[in-house]
Amino acid sequence: MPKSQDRCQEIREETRSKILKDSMLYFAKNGFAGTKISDLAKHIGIGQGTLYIYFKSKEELFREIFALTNNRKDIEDLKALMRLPISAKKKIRKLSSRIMSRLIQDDVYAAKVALNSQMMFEQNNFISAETTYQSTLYRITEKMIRQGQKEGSVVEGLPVKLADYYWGVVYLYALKKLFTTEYEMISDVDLARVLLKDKQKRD
Amino acid sequence: MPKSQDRCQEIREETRSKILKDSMLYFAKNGFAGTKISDLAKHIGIGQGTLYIYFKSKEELFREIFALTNNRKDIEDLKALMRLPISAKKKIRKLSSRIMSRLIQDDVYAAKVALNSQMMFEQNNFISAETTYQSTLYRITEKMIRQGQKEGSVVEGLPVKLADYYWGVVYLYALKKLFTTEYEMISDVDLARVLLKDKQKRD
Amino acid sequence: MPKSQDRCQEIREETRSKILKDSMLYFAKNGFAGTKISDLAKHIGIGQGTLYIYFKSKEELFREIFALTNNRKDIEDLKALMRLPISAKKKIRKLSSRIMSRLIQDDVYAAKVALNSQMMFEQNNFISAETTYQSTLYRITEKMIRQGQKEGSVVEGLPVKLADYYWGVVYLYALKKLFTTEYEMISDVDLARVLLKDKQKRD
Amino acid sequence: MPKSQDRCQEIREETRSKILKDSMLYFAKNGFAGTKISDLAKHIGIGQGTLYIYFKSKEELFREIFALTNNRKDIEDLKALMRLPISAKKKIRKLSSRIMSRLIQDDVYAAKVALNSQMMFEQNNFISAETTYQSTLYRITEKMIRQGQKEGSVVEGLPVKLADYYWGVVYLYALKKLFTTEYEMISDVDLARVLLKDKQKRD
DNA sequence: CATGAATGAGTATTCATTCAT
DNA sequence: TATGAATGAATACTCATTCAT
Repeated sequence: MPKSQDRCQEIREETRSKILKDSMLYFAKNGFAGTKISDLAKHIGIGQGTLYIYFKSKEELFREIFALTNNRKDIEDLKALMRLPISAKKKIRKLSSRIMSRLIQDDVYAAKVALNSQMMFEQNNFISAETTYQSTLYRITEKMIRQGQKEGSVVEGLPVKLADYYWGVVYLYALKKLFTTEYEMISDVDLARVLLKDKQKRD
Repeated sequence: MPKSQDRCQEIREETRSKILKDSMLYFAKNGFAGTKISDLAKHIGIGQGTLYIYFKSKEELFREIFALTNNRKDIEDLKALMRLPISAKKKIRKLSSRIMSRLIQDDVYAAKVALNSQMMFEQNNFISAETTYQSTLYRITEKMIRQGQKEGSVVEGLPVKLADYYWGVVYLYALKKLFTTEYEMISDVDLARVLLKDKQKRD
Repeated sequence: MPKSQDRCQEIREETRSKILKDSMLYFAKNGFAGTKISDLAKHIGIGQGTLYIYFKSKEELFREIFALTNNRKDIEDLKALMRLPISAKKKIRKLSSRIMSRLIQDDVYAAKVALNSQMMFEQNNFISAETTYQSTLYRITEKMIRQGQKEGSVVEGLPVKLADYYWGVVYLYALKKLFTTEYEMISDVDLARVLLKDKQKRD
Repeated sequence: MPKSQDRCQEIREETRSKILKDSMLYFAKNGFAGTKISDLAKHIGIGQGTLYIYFKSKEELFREIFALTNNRKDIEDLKALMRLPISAKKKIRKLSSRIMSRLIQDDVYAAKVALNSQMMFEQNNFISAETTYQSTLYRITEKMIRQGQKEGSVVEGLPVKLADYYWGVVYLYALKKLFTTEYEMISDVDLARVLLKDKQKRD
């Protein structure tokens, strides 16, 4: 019966998604080495063996999760933002606003950011360190920064340093969101200020 | 004839220190779960058994290392700085300058900062989460921020949020120093700007 | 589909029992320090890891085995025997006969006796030395001895000394059964003679 | 200087003896596997390294200790006793008396007996199980028993079984002496009774 | 000679992975 | 397909032995 076939496929897809989503948060919180399959399975609410039906190994599961963090859509969005015929200041404000609201509302987004950044800080032999995702993100951000510096709205400094700093702060608050129960989240204005000069009194 | 009592004590002290120092960097880089005793011992350049002469377990070693990151001296220095009869702006500049130069020169300092901050981000059952070190540091920093806000040199915002943000950035660059080979370190001026308003054109 | 809950429980119970039974003999023969988990697991015919699913540590396994040696049933049987309206001589003969036939037929009984007695001879910090089992057994035996002495069938001497001696001989032959391949087992009459006077020629 | 040479030799001999004596008790109490060199050295009151000046290994130390338990003199004494032109009953009484008084007074004797008997109960690959000492002792004892049976003073039964039983009881009380603080030692008459018939009322 | 710090082979314990049900 | 009991390779920890002082 084709319908049963489809239904089966559907269930599989659901389970797989659930595993990926729940594991992402778990890995983000505990790290690769700090995550035990037995604990992870319990946390997801499935048997240990079930994990191995969907993923060949702990490593492969982690790799797939990591691949998810490299969100093509994020890059497209950023590229689209860049192409808008508006000032860099506005772009930075828009970007910062988007980032902060997702960070606040969406645990999975925070986990993505955290995992992705942690890769740079990791002695992992099984994930190619320099991800094109990061570097693409950085490159576009640098471009935006250069535009802003020309327009006089962005602070002085090497664009690469500033881009690195900007995303570093985003990472920082992704961590805070994931790990600490009580903390003061910065506002989107605070984030934008990493790049934007303070308003001048008289101009 | 027995080895001289003093000499023995001396040797023990030296070995113990060496283990603590080298382990701190290793743990900071690899995390607790990510650190294998066999690798750690090799890294330090001692036998595995030697570790267990000085520390009862991997966990105890980690605990002792962590205790070292709570540097009384750092707090004293910050307190002394606070007491100086100078503007908050100058204090923040001095503090930022000190931090950045230590961060750049001293791997062990970077490791201390990183380990200490990581504790806030950790599901550790064996280290009492809320360390007084952090909170003391934060409290003094908040005081400095309030002074600066009164004097008009520090940006608006909840002092606790700003203190948290400031030390977050320090943590961020401790990580970068420890983990990434190529990166653009921010300057002490950049760090100070987390708190300080940009200079106004006309005033 | 999950394995049936009941079947799982059943399997666990079986494995657990098998481990306990086989370990008892092994520990009795080799002692605690002389038993390697790797050898023990091989002897039982399971993987090393399996042991740790059922018991937290080698020490806990040993503790549980030891608990098994304190057989409530043995004490009940002895108490019932005591209550019978027969002479002490008959009681002693019956008891000795029971003990010797179990000792000869049942390895596990020999192991129980050996382990239990060994505890008195052990510098164990993890098993509470003075077991009530021993003392209860002794107390009842002493009572039987006193009865026999009144009746004139039991040899002179402190009942506590005689009880200790009697069970000591049982221990001795439990050891012989467990360890030596060639030895001359004493008979139940020999055992009874520890307490009973030889038949008098004329009476 | 020859004198210094001698003195040196003397000191060596003393230390060696001390190690042997103290180790014998320690091994008797804890068994081979249960004895740690570090603990043993502390118990003797010397450095760990010192042990290895006098003995090549833990195993060799144990072997030497065990060799000491095979006391040629004991056998000579027993042989001499056998040759005396007295009844078996008297021989058995004399022997039992000697054994019990040594057992009570001399820890080292108790340790010797215990270690020697334990060898029969041990899965040791490094000490030749069937010691000629034991078997010589047994053979002479059997002869004595046969004499006694002829004379009518010794109980019925296989001489080998009775000899085994007799020395088993000696072993039992060596253990009690070594391990238990509170116990009722049997008397030499009790020990002799293992072999000797009770006095007949009328004869 | 005597010592005890250092070592690494040996032993206990954990955990990713497999597999019978 | 889903499960969790079983496994053994990997990892933590111990202890007999060595060696510089």
